[in-house]
Amino acid sequence: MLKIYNSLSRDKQTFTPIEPGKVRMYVCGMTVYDYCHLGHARVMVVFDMISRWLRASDYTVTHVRNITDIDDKIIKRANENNETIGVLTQRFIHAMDEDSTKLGIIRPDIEPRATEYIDGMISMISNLIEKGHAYLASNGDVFYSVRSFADYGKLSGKSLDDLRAGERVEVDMHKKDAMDFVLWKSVKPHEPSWASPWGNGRPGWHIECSVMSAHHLGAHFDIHGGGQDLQFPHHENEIAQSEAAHSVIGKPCKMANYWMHNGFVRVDDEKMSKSLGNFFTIREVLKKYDAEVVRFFILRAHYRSPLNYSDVHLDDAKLALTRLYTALRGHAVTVKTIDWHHPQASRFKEALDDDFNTPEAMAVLFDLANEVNKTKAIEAAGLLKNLADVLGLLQRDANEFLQGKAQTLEASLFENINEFYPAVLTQDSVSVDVDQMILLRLEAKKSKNF
RNA sequence: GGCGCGAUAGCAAAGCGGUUAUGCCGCGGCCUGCAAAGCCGUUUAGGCCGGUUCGACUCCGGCUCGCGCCUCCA
Repeated sequence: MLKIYNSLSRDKQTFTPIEPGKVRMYVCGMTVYDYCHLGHARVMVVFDMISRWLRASDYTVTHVRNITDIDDKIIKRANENNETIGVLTQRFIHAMDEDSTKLGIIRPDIEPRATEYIDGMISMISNLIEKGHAYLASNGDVFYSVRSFADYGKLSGKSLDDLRAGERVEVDMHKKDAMDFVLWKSVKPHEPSWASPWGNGRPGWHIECSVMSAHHLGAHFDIHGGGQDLQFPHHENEIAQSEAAHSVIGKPCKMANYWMHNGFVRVDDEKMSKSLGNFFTIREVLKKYDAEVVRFFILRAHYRSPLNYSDVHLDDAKLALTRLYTALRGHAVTVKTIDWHHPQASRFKEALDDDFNTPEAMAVLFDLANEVNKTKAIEAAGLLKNLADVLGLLQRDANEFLQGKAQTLEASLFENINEFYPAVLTQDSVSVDVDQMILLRLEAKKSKNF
């Protein structure tokens, strides 16, 4: 029985889908004005793992991950680069797809782009105004009135009276309440805009997700996910918008039953972020580390825990993954079915059913690797590979993965040989296999001794 | 100031009221015509102070330290 930690209630709850056998999941994706960093990699990998496990548990999953392709930062960057926002966003969407594929992410079923849902946003905003949850300010912006929504703060556990609006950022004088947030921004020079009942303008950030999730999953769906930093205000605002828009008197409409948030990636115990400037892009890291090592590194920690990034940790992950691939070497596994009654399989299942405890599931993988090494049992190897598949790991040919390591080994062998037998260096290192090198090294040693 | 999270061995990271977590590193063996891989064994734990208990890393209370959110952010 699957249990999920729900941010809404702050405890683990037994997962019950709205419709039996089906899971509808919406995950907040990226704002595409730059390359994705490791923090983005974590969201993608974590929710990919979650949808894989749901599917392995026989649910039909509809996984939606949105793309924010209109926003202040995008406009700013496009103006800086002297290009259109369409060209800019298309470039970074393409880059994101590349990164995502390398990390072994199964593409979400639907990837809606904000700019394709402007009509829906306009009608939801109209709806909110009609119901008295939003108002048109004198400057042409439309704001959401947080005081009109009694449950405001239920997700983040914040109380409107305790929030310190304006302490760090100047409060817009057109707002009725300092915490009100913008639904529609009136047009400004050199900015793209769309026609609306309130004049030309563009949507605020939060309304996008309310509209796109309802469009694809309905007003009430199962899981809503994203990074921890989105919990407030983004997700809180989504709830305020969606629930206010879709509820009618006497018939409240809950937006999502389960809210899931993954922990941050950190650098030196500080959150990795654009504003702190301490981020590493995915492609930067992939120049140095195999993508599967990065995926393994992410899944080795629980999704809610903070994850510290450093070369030492990636090196460690690489060695650990090497151990698994080494165990698999020479075992041709073709059967794809998993016998969930097998003790290790059942332990694996229990781990993932317990709020997606991937570290515990990994421990099972290592225990199986040990069994394979000890007994050479093909069954254990098969189980290892098939369970790892659920996590999106170990699906490559073992030798292919180990190649990188073997090449490193060759290089070191060459170094040693050089001391004994420099003539060997005339050979092409790439074409010489490890066993052959060992023989050569042995010969070299002998010739030195005799 | 408000709200929340965390503190486990050299590093990383889980479960669990009493039984080997797991991976990397270290040490000692075994195996191998050397090496790698592997196998066996082994050293390092549970921030601090109290309490509950026959027994606590695990439950409760306090303290200290760290982190996050309260602005855009995955």
